[in-house]
Amino acid sequence: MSEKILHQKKIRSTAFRQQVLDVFLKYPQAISIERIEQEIGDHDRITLYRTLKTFEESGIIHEIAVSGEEKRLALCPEDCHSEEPVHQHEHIHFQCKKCQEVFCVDVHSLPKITLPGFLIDTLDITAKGLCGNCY
Amino acid sequence: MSEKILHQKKIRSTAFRQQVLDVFLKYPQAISIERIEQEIGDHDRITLYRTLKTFEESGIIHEIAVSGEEKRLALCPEDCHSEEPVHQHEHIHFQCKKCQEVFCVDVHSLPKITLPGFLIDTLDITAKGLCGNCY
DNA sequence: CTGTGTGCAAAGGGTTTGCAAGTAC
DNA sequence: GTACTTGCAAACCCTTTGCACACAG
Repeated sequence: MSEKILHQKKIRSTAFRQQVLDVFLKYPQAISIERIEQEIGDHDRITLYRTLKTFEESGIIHEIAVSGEEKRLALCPEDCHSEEPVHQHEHIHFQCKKCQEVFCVDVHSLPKITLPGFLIDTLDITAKGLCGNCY
Repeated sequence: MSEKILHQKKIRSTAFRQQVLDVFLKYPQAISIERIEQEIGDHDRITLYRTLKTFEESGIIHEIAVSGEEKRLALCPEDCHSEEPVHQHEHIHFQCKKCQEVFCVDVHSLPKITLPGFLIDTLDITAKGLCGNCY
Protein backbone atom coordinates (compact mmCIF):
# COMPACT_ATOMS: atom_id res chain seq x y z
CA MET A 1 0.00 0.00 0.00
CA SER A 2 2.60 2.54 1.06
CA GLU A 3 4.90 1.29 -1.70
CA LYS A 4 2.19 1.87 -4.25
CA ILE A 5 1.63 5.42 -3.07
CA LEU A 6 5.32 6.24 -3.24
CA HIS A 7 5.54 4.99 -6.81
CA GLN A 8 2.41 6.85 -7.70
CA LYS A 9 3.92 10.06 -6.40
CA LYS A 10 7.06 9.29 -8.36
CA ILE A 11 9.54 9.08 -5.52
CA ARG A 12 11.80 6.15 -4.70
CA SER A 13 10.33 3.53 -2.47
CA THR A 14 12.67 2.84 0.44
CA ALA A 15 12.13 0.88 3.64
CA PHE A 16 12.29 4.01 5.74
CA ARG A 17 9.81 5.96 3.64
CA GLN A 18 7.39 3.06 3.73
CA GLN A 19 7.73 2.93 7.49
CA VAL A 20 6.96 6.64 7.86
CA LEU A 21 4.10 6.55 5.39
CA ASP A 22 2.60 3.58 7.22
CA VAL A 23 2.29 5.73 10.32
CA PHE A 24 0.19 8.23 8.37
CA LEU A 25 -1.93 5.47 6.92
CA LYS A 26 -2.49 4.06 10.38
CA TYR A 27 -3.85 7.29 11.84
CA PRO A 28 -6.96 8.99 10.50
CA GLN A 29 -5.96 12.27 12.12
CA ALA A 30 -3.18 14.79 11.71
CA ILE A 31 -0.15 13.87 13.74
CA SER A 32 2.85 15.63 15.21
CA ILE A 33 6.45 14.79 14.43
CA GLU A 34 6.77 13.60 17.99
CA ARG A 35 4.07 11.01 17.42
CA ILE A 36 5.74 9.79 14.27
CA GLU A 37 9.00 9.38 16.12
CA GLN A 38 7.34 7.32 18.80
CA GLU A 39 5.75 5.07 16.20
CA ILE A 40 8.78 4.30 14.10
CA GLY A 41 11.05 3.50 17.04
CA ASP A 42 14.80 3.80 16.69
CA HIS A 43 15.65 5.98 13.74
CA ASP A 44 17.79 8.78 12.43
CA ARG A 45 16.01 12.05 13.07
CA ILE A 46 17.74 13.85 10.21
CA THR A 47 16.48 11.32 7.72
CA LEU A 48 12.99 11.70 9.13
CA TYR A 49 13.04 15.45 8.55
CA ARG A 50 14.22 14.94 5.01
CA THR A 51 11.59 12.29 4.42
CA LEU A 52 8.81 14.55 5.67
CA LYS A 53 10.05 17.38 3.52
CA THR A 54 10.04 15.11 0.48
CA PHE A 55 6.54 13.89 1.32
CA GLU A 56 5.31 17.44 1.59
CA GLU A 57 6.87 18.48 -1.70
CA SER A 58 5.46 15.40 -3.41
CA GLY A 59 1.90 16.09 -2.31
CA ILE A 60 1.73 13.10 0.03
CA ILE A 61 1.25 15.05 3.23
CA HIS A 62 0.43 18.61 4.19
CA GLU A 63 1.24 20.72 7.20
CA ILE A 64 -1.35 22.08 9.59
CA ALA A 65 -0.36 25.01 11.79
CA VAL A 66 -2.02 25.05 15.20
CA SER A 67 -1.75 28.21 17.29
CA GLY A 68 0.18 27.65 20.48
CA GLU A 69 1.00 24.05 19.66
CA GLU A 70 3.41 22.15 17.53
CA LYS A 71 2.43 21.74 13.92
CA ARG A 72 0.71 18.61 12.68
CA LEU A 73 1.06 16.65 9.49
CA ALA A 74 -1.61 14.74 7.65
CA LEU A 75 -2.10 12.75 4.46
CA CYS A 76 -3.33 14.73 1.50
CA PRO A 77 -6.39 13.50 -0.33
CA GLU A 78 -5.40 11.02 -3.02
CA ASP A 79 -5.96 13.45 -5.83
CA CYS A 80 -3.50 16.01 -4.53
CA HIS A 81 -0.95 16.79 -7.18
CA SER A 82 0.09 19.99 -5.53
CA GLU A 83 3.67 20.96 -5.89
CA GLU A 84 2.84 24.37 -4.52
CA PRO A 85 4.06 25.27 -1.07
CA VAL A 86 0.49 25.60 0.14
CA HIS A 87 -1.76 22.75 -0.84
CA GLN A 88 -5.37 23.29 -1.81
CA HIS A 89 -7.88 20.83 -0.42
CA GLU A 90 -11.60 21.07 0.03
CA HIS A 91 -11.51 20.21 3.68
CA ILE A 92 -11.30 21.85 7.04
CA HIS A 93 -9.37 20.99 10.15
CA PHE A 94 -10.94 20.16 13.44
CA GLN A 95 -9.20 20.14 16.77
CA CYS A 96 -10.77 18.51 19.79
CA LYS A 97 -10.42 20.65 22.91
CA LYS A 98 -10.35 17.59 25.10
CA CYS A 99 -8.01 15.10 23.43
CA GLN A 100 -6.21 17.76 21.37
CA GLU A 101 -6.32 15.58 18.28
CA VAL A 102 -6.54 17.30 14.91
CA PHE A 103 -8.66 15.82 12.13
CA CYS A 104 -8.99 16.62 8.46
CA VAL A 105 -12.68 16.62 7.59
CA ASP A 106 -14.02 16.69 4.05
CA VAL A 107 -16.74 19.18 3.34
CA HIS A 108 -18.81 19.54 0.20
CA SER A 109 -18.48 23.27 0.11
CA LEU A 110 -16.71 25.86 2.14
CA PRO A 111 -18.70 28.84 3.39
CA LYS A 112 -18.44 32.05 1.42
CA ILE A 113 -16.93 35.02 3.14
CA THR A 114 -16.42 38.50 1.78
CA LEU A 115 -14.34 41.22 3.36
CA PRO A 116 -14.39 44.81 2.19
CA GLY A 117 -10.92 45.76 0.97
CA PHE A 118 -9.73 42.19 0.57
CA LEU A 119 -9.92 39.82 -2.37
CA ILE A 120 -10.42 36.38 -0.90
CA ASP A 121 -9.09 33.44 -2.82
CA THR A 122 -8.92 30.51 -0.41
CA LEU A 123 -10.08 29.71 3.11
CA ASP A 124 -8.17 27.82 5.75
CA ILE A 125 -10.54 26.83 8.52
CA THR A 126 -9.81 25.16 11.83
CA ALA A 127 -12.84 24.36 13.90
CA LYS A 128 -12.55 23.55 17.59
CA GLY A 129 -14.85 21.66 19.85
CA LEU A 130 -15.36 18.04 20.83
CA CYS A 131 -14.72 15.03 18.62
CA GLY A 132 -16.87 11.93 18.51
CA ASN A 133 -14.68 10.09 20.97
CA CYS A 134 -14.85 12.80 23.59
CA TYR A 135 -18.51 13.63 23.94
CA MET B 1 -1.08 55.10 25.40
CA SER B 2 0.94 51.94 25.78
CA GLU B 3 1.39 52.75 29.46
CA LYS B 4 -2.35 53.00 29.88
CA ILE B 5 -2.88 49.62 28.27
CA LEU B 6 -0.31 47.94 30.48
CA HIS B 7 -1.96 49.31 33.61
CA GLN B 8 -5.34 48.33 32.31
CA LYS B 9 -4.13 44.77 31.84
CA LYS B 10 -2.70 44.86 35.32
CA ILE B 11 0.95 44.29 34.53
CA ARG B 12 3.85 46.56 35.44
CA SER B 13 4.62 49.31 33.04
CA THR B 14 8.30 49.24 32.19
CA ALA B 15 10.21 51.06 29.48
CA PHE B 16 10.87 47.88 27.57
CA ARG B 17 7.28 46.71 27.61
CA GLN B 18 6.12 50.09 26.39
CA GLN B 19 8.62 49.92 23.58
CA VAL B 20 7.40 46.51 22.47
CA LEU B 21 3.75 47.43 22.81
CA ASP B 22 4.34 50.56 20.73
CA VAL B 23 5.43 48.36 17.84
CA PHE B 24 2.11 46.55 17.93
CA LEU B 25 0.23 49.85 18.13
CA LYS B 26 2.16 51.13 15.15
CA TYR B 27 1.24 48.23 12.87
CA PRO B 28 -2.34 47.43 11.96
CA GLN B 29 -1.38 43.91 10.94
CA ALA B 30 -0.07 40.82 12.66
CA ILE B 31 3.70 40.87 12.89
CA SER B 32 6.49 38.35 13.29
CA ILE B 33 9.00 38.35 16.10
CA GLU B 34 11.64 39.21 13.53
CA ARG B 35 9.79 42.41 12.66
CA ILE B 36 9.51 43.37 16.31
CA GLU B 37 13.22 42.87 16.78
CA GLN B 38 13.98 45.11 13.82
CA GLU B 39 11.74 47.83 15.21
CA ILE B 40 13.03 47.96 18.75
CA GLY B 41 16.70 48.04 17.80
CA ASP B 42 19.31 46.84 20.25
CA HIS B 43 17.75 44.69 22.92
CA ASP B 44 17.99 41.53 24.95
CA ARG B 45 16.27 38.75 23.09
CA ILE B 46 15.47 36.75 26.21
CA THR B 47 13.61 39.68 27.71
CA LEU B 48 11.66 40.06 24.50
CA TYR B 49 10.49 36.45 24.61
CA ARG B 50 9.41 36.87 28.20
CA THR B 51 7.66 40.11 27.40
CA LEU B 52 5.72 38.53 24.55
CA LYS B 53 4.75 35.61 26.75
CA THR B 54 3.49 38.01 29.40
CA PHE B 55 1.54 39.98 26.80
CA GLU B 56 -0.06 36.82 25.53
CA GLU B 57 -1.02 35.64 29.00
CA SER B 58 -2.42 39.06 29.84
CA GLY B 59 -4.67 39.19 26.80
CA ILE B 60 -2.76 41.98 25.09
CA ILE B 61 -1.69 40.02 22.05
CA HIS B 62 -2.58 36.71 20.45
CA GLU B 63 -0.65 34.29 18.33
CA ILE B 64 -1.56 33.44 14.75
CA ALA B 65 -0.16 30.23 13.30
CA VAL B 66 0.54 30.33 9.58
CA SER B 67 1.28 27.05 7.81
CA GLY B 68 4.77 26.92 6.43
CA GLU B 69 5.74 30.29 7.86
CA GLU B 70 6.79 31.75 11.14
CA LYS B 71 4.02 32.60 13.52
CA ARG B 72 2.66 36.13 13.79
CA LEU B 73 1.50 38.12 16.75
CA ALA B 74 -1.23 40.74 16.85
CA LEU B 75 -3.03 42.97 19.31
CA CYS B 76 -6.17 41.54 20.79
CA PRO B 77 -9.35 43.59 20.57
CA GLU B 78 -9.57 45.93 23.55
CA ASP B 79 -12.21 43.90 25.28
CA CYS B 80 -10.13 40.73 25.40
CA HIS B 81 -9.89 39.54 28.97
CA SER B 82 -8.88 36.08 27.96
CA GLU B 83 -6.53 34.33 30.27
CA GLU B 84 -7.16 31.14 28.38
CA PRO B 85 -4.38 29.74 26.23
CA VAL B 86 -6.55 30.18 23.16
CA HIS B 87 -8.20 33.57 22.86
CA GLN B 88 -11.68 34.02 21.49
CA HIS B 89 -12.26 36.90 19.13
CA GLU B 90 -14.92 37.55 16.56
CA HIS B 91 -12.51 38.10 13.77
CA ILE B 92 -10.73 36.22 11.05
CA HIS B 93 -7.21 36.38 9.75
CA PHE B 94 -6.31 37.33 6.25
CA GLN B 95 -2.98 36.70 4.59
CA CYS B 96 -2.07 38.47 1.37
CA LYS B 97 -0.44 36.11 -1.11
CA LYS B 98 1.61 38.91 -2.57
CA CYS B 99 3.00 40.89 0.35
CA GLN B 100 2.58 38.02 2.83
CA GLU B 101 1.18 40.37 5.45
CA VAL B 102 -1.37 38.99 7.89
CA PHE B 103 -4.31 41.11 9.02
CA CYS B 104 -6.91 40.65 11.71
CA VAL B 105 -10.28 41.57 10.23
CA ASP B 106 -13.40 42.08 12.29
CA VAL B 107 -16.51 40.35 11.04
CA HIS B 108 -20.04 40.72 12.30
CA SER B 109 -20.71 37.04 12.20
CA LEU B 110 -18.76 33.96 11.42
CA PRO B 111 -20.26 31.43 9.03
CA LYS B 112 -21.95 28.44 10.54
CA ILE B 113 -20.46 25.07 9.83
CA THR B 114 -21.66 21.69 10.98
CA LEU B 115 -19.75 18.46 10.75
CA PRO B 116 -21.30 15.08 11.42
CA GLY B 117 -19.54 13.48 14.38
CA PHE B 118 -18.04 16.71 15.67
CA LEU B 119 -19.37 19.29 18.08
CA ILE B 120 -18.10 22.62 16.83
CA ASP B 121 -17.53 25.31 19.37
CA THR B 122 -15.31 27.92 17.74
CA LEU B 123 -13.94 28.66 14.29
CA ASP B 124 -10.46 29.81 13.45
CA ILE B 125 -10.43 31.12 9.89
CA THR B 126 -7.53 32.32 7.80
CA ALA B 127 -8.47 33.67 4.39
CA LYS B 128 -5.87 34.14 1.69
CA GLY B 129 -5.91 36.35 -1.34
CA LEU B 130 -4.92 39.91 -2.11
CA CYS B 131 -5.02 42.84 0.29
CA GLY B 132 -6.06 46.36 -0.63
CA ASN B 133 -2.49 47.49 -1.17
CA CYS B 134 -1.70 44.68 -3.60
CA TYR B 135 -4.53 44.71 -6.12
C1' DC C 1 25.77 2.03 -13.38
C1' DT C 2 23.95 6.52 -11.87
C1' DG C 3 21.45 9.36 -9.28
C1' DT C 4 19.05 9.39 -5.02
C1' DG C 5 18.56 8.26 -0.08
C1' DT C 6 20.66 7.33 4.37
C1' DG C 7 23.27 7.98 8.59
C1' DC C 8 26.72 10.17 11.21
C1' DA C 9 29.01 14.41 12.88
C1' DA C 10 28.79 18.97 13.38
C1' DA C 11 26.86 23.37 13.21
C1' DG C 12 23.04 26.68 13.34
C1' DG C 13 19.32 29.15 15.37
C1' DG C 14 15.44 30.03 18.07
C1' DT C 15 13.81 29.52 22.73
C1' DT C 16 14.08 28.46 27.75
C1' DT C 17 16.15 28.36 32.44
C1' DG C 18 18.91 30.12 36.52
C1' DC C 19 20.43 33.72 38.99
C1' DA C 20 22.03 38.28 40.56
C1' DA C 21 21.19 43.08 40.01
C1' DG C 22 17.78 46.62 38.99
C1' DT C 23 13.16 48.71 39.12
C1' DA C 24 7.89 49.59 39.62
C1' DC C 25 4.66 50.49 42.87
C1' DG D 1 10.55 47.28 51.17
C1' DT D 2 8.88 43.66 48.34
C1' DA D 3 7.77 41.40 44.46
C1' DC D 4 8.37 41.61 39.77
C1' DT D 5 11.44 42.55 35.74
C1' DT D 6 15.69 42.66 33.39
C1' DG D 7 20.06 41.12 31.41
C1' DC D 8 23.74 38.00 31.06
C1' DA D 9 25.49 33.22 30.67
C1' DA D 10 24.58 28.88 29.68
C1' DA D 11 21.88 25.22 28.32
C1' DC D 12 18.25 22.95 25.36
C1' DC D 13 16.36 21.18 21.56
C1' DC D 14 14.70 21.21 17.03
C1' DT D 15 16.33 21.57 12.47
C1' DT D 16 19.74 22.08 8.68
C1' DT D 17 24.12 21.23 6.22
C1' DG D 18 28.16 18.44 4.54
C1' DC D 19 29.92 14.31 3.27
C1' DA D 20 30.86 9.36 2.61
C1' DC D 21 28.55 5.13 2.03
C1' DA D 22 24.41 2.38 0.61
C1' DC D 23 20.75 1.40 -2.33
C1' DA D 24 16.66 1.80 -5.88
C1' DG D 25 15.69 1.67 -10.45
